[in-house]
Amino acid sequence: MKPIWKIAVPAPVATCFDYLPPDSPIPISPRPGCRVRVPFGRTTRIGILLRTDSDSAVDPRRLRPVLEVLDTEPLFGADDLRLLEWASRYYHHPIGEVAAGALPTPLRQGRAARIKYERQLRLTPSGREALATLKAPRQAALLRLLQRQGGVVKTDALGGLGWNWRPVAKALAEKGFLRLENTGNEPTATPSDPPPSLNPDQRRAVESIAPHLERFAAFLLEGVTGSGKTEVYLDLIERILAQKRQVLVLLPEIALTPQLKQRFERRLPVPVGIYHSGLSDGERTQAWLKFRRGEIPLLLGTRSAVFVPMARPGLIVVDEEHDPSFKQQEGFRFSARDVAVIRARILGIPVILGSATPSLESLHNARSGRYHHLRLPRRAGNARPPRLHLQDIRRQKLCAGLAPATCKRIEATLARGEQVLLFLNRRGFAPTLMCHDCGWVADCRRCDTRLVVHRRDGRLRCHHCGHERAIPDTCPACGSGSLLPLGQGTERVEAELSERFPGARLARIDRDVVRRKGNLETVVEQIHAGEIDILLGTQMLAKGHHFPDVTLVVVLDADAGFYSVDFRAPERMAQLIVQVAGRAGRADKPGRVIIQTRHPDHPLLAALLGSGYPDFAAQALEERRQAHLPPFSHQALIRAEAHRLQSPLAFLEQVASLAKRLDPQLQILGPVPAPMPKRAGRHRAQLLIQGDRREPLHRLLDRLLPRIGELPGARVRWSLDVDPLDLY
DNA sequence: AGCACGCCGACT
DNA sequence: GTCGGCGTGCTC
Repeated sequence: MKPIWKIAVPAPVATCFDYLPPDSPIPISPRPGCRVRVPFGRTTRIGILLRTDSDSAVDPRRLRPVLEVLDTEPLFGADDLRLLEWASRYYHHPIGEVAAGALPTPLRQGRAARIKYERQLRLTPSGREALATLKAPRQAALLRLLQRQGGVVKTDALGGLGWNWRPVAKALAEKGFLRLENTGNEPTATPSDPPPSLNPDQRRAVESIAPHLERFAAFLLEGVTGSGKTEVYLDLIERILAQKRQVLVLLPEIALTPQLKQRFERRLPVPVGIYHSGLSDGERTQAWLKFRRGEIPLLLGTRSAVFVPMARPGLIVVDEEHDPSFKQQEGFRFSARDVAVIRARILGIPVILGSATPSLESLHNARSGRYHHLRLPRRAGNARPPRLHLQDIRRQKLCAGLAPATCKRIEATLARGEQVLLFLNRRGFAPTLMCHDCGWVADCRRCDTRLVVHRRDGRLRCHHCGHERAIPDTCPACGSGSLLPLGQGTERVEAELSERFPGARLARIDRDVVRRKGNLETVVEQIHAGEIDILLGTQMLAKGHHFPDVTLVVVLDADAGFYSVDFRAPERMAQLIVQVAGRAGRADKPGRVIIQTRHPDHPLLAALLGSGYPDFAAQALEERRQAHLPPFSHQALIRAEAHRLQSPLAFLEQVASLAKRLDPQLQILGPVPAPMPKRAGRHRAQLLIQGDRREPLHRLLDRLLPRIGELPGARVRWSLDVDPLDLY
């Protein structure tokens, strides 16, 4: 009886596929984790061999043989395969697509998994001595070139010699005058920056983690802005590297990688690898293969890096763990932060989650004892934190979104020659367009959202699905010419600010401006050069750059965050306020932060002003406890797509009542219409289910999803946004 | 998903 | 007749 090969084939089908071994005169011993080429329908695809089995649930006559085994060495080890299978189950996403998503494109397409080494010639001490006496002209020339270049030359650079250097180098190598070697393996220069001595908080954090380096443990490192989290990482990374083990560091954004890479390279005795979607296919593949083989000791990457195999796993660090970018928002919807924790557990290594403003779910996990909670409550040096103030804007006449008292503060700040930063997390001109005569509102046809007015472009845009159209001259419902843009976006505030502060030099930073001008850096340079007085922008201001001459920060509309239907909005707003505040001012001159609100008594705002984010988070968790809500929400997003037989909304009503019967405690939001798609006549709707801890939501989903298929009516395709579940 | 099949109404 | 839009089923 032939064994059955269980193969993860990229297809939107939940399970793996069964195949017969390849037709081959010599039996091929199957190694799980290798890529295979298989026939699939009328084409062929690249899959990953998961395991072999003695039988198959599929009719044996339908089984087809594997065409080819592409790898001699598996690309994924047993632990990697366990992680992929866990992620597939947990996020309810097809294993074949999960596995394919863990590979860089060329490997996914079946290209050879070969490391390309850059080679170089290195002059040896005896070669240096031989320089004076060597007769052979070309050999002497090559040695002189090496000496001129400081003893090392990359072989790529030798093409310009005009003669074939290879036999010459070979002859010299045989005499021991030079070495031909791979780059990257040369002894690295000693790090240029000496490690600073750690302050007591940092030392305490390091000493709490250091005894746990040999096995799984999760640490939440909560360090206020400027408290020196990176030094804690560096100290621990050095210890792991000294044991010849590898470290994976995850960051939320590509833009943050260059500066951290530099900082690591100045401090650590090893080269630092990079893995993110901004690299070319070739660079990505080489980084993937070298980390997998253990040739790169430290890999810095964005969320896709969480699946890169490691040869000698030592430590995983997730920096800015609260950042929503760790969550992939389309296709395979995984959270790299959560996958990192599970991966660390599978590998038996520690994982550190670091943030100045941790997510509520991580804080909850810390409180319940799943994570060790470490705090860096003080800024390094004598730096003082920014001071937060509330500005009640009830019954105030606003100008450019600002209360009169706020305007006075701005004028005083400008008069001192200092800079002002205005934070409004809403781009466009106005979030709503309404008819003054009949109340018609410009809605997105595909989503359950308002279209945003972009006046400069004369367009209405949906910020959810990207749908756009021209701003109408007259009301489509009643023909009236009185269409009013309601509310304020950055585009409108910018225009009003230039009237209110005619002498001030104004800059706006949001996705619309940055896309058009193409360059955020130009504006940032202008700010640093003191060429800007008022900086207005969205959350783009919250990351990366520091503005030392900004002494006043204004949050125009905190209520948008604290009174949103999105249960995560207050947390997100609090994080952004803290981040933006942290971008302003200097150690000796901290920024002043004015938060405009119509609800100055809001307990969450009061907590944030009290002693900052930790109080806010404690209050938010307490509120959820009192409201008998789960400490953090478990969400499943089910999308149905249906044709004419039945509307997707009606279908999801049935799914909702089915779910409700399976667990009466569930909160079910929706169904609501959702964005959709290429083919006309199709519609989509989505259903949001919030579970609670008594039954982890994914276990409910395991029972619910098969039953969706039994419901009468339209065909349904569902996808899930599982967010974030009970981890272990 | 992406593709082929097959059903039906609308045309040269 | 047959073209093509769209519902449906299948991929080991």
